[in-house]
Amino acid sequence: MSKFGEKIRELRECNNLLLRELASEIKIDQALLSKIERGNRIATKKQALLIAGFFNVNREEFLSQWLGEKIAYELKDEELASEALKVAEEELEYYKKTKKETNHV
Amino acid sequence: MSKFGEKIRELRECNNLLLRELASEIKIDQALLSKIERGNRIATKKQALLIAGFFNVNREEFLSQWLGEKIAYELKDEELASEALKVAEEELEYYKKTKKETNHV
DNA sequence: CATATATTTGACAAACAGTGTCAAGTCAAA
DNA sequence: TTTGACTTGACACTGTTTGTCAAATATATG
Repeated sequence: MSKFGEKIRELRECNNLLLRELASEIKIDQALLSKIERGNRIATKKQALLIAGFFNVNREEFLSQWLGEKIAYELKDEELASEALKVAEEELEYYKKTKKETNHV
Repeated sequence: MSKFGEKIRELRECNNLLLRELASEIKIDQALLSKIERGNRIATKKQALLIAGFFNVNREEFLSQWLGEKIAYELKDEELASEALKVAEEELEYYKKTKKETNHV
């Protein structure tokens, strides 16, 4: 898995960069970048932002993919993952509404 | 928010139990249970199972709600939460498939 | 094949986030 | 104003995540 890691690798290779080169650009260890590309580690938000910035890609889209990956990674061994995602969606929806109401008072 | 916490409180009150009583049944501090019911803390999986067991409710459903709440809690301050959930869903779906293929080889 | 270059992996200390606990706080009913 | 139920904040403890290094593996090149 790890669409996010694949995406980084793709960006990196299309720009003819070595792991070491991209790693040094964004100031992380190349071993860590390797793990991120392969989906063995999840990037921090900061790192995701640095990468998006460096390649100049759409920031929101990239961050959504990063965050989505992070959640998927967390759920990868859970049998009830997809049910849980539905619950989470509802709950966030519900929360958004009540928050809006609260703000308007 | 916290549908999960509300659910526990509902179960507890319908069974005429005080916080302190339920807390002692499942062997946690009542302060902690209070926080869980109010959505200020996320129960551990173990605690969720103990509660489900104690009230004898559907285990899978209850765990899904627990896990969903956990994710929602994690995403509560993220602007891109709902996009991320979609990404996560896709990714898990994709992962499930490739895993299945792999197992069949 | 031998060497050089690129990437991957495992292990570990350091940093960080989550958990349980206690004592003090609020609130409502009597 | 006392009592009982619940809530909150602070803190030490625990466990997880993160970054880093060295060694291992793969890939390419003379």
